[in-house]
Amino acid sequence: MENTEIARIFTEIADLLEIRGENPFRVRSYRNAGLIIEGLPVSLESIVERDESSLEDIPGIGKSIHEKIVEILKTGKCRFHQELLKEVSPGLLEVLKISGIGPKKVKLLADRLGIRSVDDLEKAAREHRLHELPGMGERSEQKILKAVEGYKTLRIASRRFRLSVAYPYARNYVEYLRAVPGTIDIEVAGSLRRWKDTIGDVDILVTCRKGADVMKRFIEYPDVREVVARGETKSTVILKVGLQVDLRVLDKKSFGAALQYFTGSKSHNIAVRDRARRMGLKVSEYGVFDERTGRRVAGEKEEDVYRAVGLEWMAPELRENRGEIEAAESGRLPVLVEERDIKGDLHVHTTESDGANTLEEMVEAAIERGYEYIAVTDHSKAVGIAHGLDEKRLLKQIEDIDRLNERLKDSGKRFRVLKGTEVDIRADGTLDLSPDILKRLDCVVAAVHSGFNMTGRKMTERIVKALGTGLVNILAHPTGRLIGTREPYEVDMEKVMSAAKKYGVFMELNSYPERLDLNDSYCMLARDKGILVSIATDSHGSLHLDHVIYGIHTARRGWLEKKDVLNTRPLSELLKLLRRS
DNA sequence: GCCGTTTTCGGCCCGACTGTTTTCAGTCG
Repeated sequence: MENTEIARIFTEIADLLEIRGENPFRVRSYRNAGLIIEGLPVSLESIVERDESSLEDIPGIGKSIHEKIVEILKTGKCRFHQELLKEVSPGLLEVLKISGIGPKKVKLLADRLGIRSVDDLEKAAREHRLHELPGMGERSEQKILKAVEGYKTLRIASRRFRLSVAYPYARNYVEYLRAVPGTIDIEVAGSLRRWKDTIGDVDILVTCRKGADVMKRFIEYPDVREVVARGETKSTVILKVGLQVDLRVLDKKSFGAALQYFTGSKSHNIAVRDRARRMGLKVSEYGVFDERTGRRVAGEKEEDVYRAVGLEWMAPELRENRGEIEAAESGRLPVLVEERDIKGDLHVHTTESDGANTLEEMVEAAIERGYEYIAVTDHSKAVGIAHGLDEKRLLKQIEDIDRLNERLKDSGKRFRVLKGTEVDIRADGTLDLSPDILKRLDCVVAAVHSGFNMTGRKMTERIVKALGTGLVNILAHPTGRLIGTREPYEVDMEKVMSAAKKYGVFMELNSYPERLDLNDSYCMLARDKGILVSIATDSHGSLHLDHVIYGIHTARRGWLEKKDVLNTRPLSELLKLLRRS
């Protein structure tokens, strides 16, 4: 069973317990367990297989949750969860998702009005039966009705925005606010600053001589569809595209603390605050304070906040409570890969298959970026829709590239075009081009493009078989996910990576914004197994080369350093690494 | 339910905004 499925059960247990009015800390334990499991780089199944007792080495997983994990893996379900579901109607879990309704109101609605589902709730609101309840009035009723509508539309669309979608909206908003007279500091915080692959909302922080001015201008932004909340220090709007944006106005002396706090992640912050508490300090978005005297000890700079609690400053991408606090404490933080470390791109297309630019144009764009090399990896013939190349056309491209390299050399440019392909891995695990021609290439990228619905076991065998041919250099977009559109196919990534290690195959981190595949957790797994990662763009046009930043930041989220990344190597070293037996 | 630089018991992150309240509970991040 997949980790996400197990995580979902624990999150549901948390929700159900909360509706039942249980001890909030018990609730938090389950919720926390869900989050931790979600973020694990290895499957629980494989952990339990190897050494069951090591489960309790994972912080946040104790005896009780350990037992439940084992139970779920053995039986496919959890009795405790099932019993709760009998007691609390499952439809109430959906009611809980309506914005503005928390566990207390869910319980109230269920107990007093017999509400069991979102539809029940909508009906009750339309019949004006809600405002009789304690703590609810006319306005609550209207608000709930609106929230139900919002929920129903959101259920169709995806609830989170892809990083690459949210990013430009945030940037434009920031530029707009920067123009307000008196604005001193302005930063985007939140999951966007951590470069998470999907973004729930955008947090913008400002310091300004006159806070009211920037707040006013914030809600007047032309793209705003709705003002959800408006206060002196905090306001929330929803943009026309549905993206929520929060603005916080701060004092200069609290800016660093606020930046730290609103960058998150939530579990990182909880860990930082917990640590501070044990040191007799209190951390809030206004600063770090001595608990006894109330004296402020830090706040203006983010670095100072971390230093006050005995930690080195760490890159936002690391702040997921995945060991960064321990690393920062002992000065063992990774030196993360940076954009300037990247020497070339090992996955690009041209007009020969489904790219928008010619070979020459792609090369020119790569040279302009300051790269030393690119690998031209057009599709192979199985991918008919992309006009994939057969052996004959590929031979012709090989000759073209040889000639182009000659010309580059003659003109004194230190740049090499690598001959490559993105060869399709067929359903039976064979490759879509003959071994003879694959051996003539510098860089063979292999990928799955069809038959996504096979079982995990078959998919794993399929990919392992392809890697075992000894003809492949890089496994491209290893899980096949399209964020918000297509789930990753079922595959045992541990086994795939073990095979990759055995056969000398590298893993790709596809930087295409819809993919970001490998994701951050799998980057960690690759690093742990000692497999170099190729941060490649899969460019289908010269402008796509810029997508590399999304890949780099995802790699940073996976703790990758320059040495963990294949295409930080200079050409000569790269060629050695790509040599196949 | 988890956890341990004060602890195997007794804590557990912290503050803003909203709506309904005359001092606060619920929700959210």
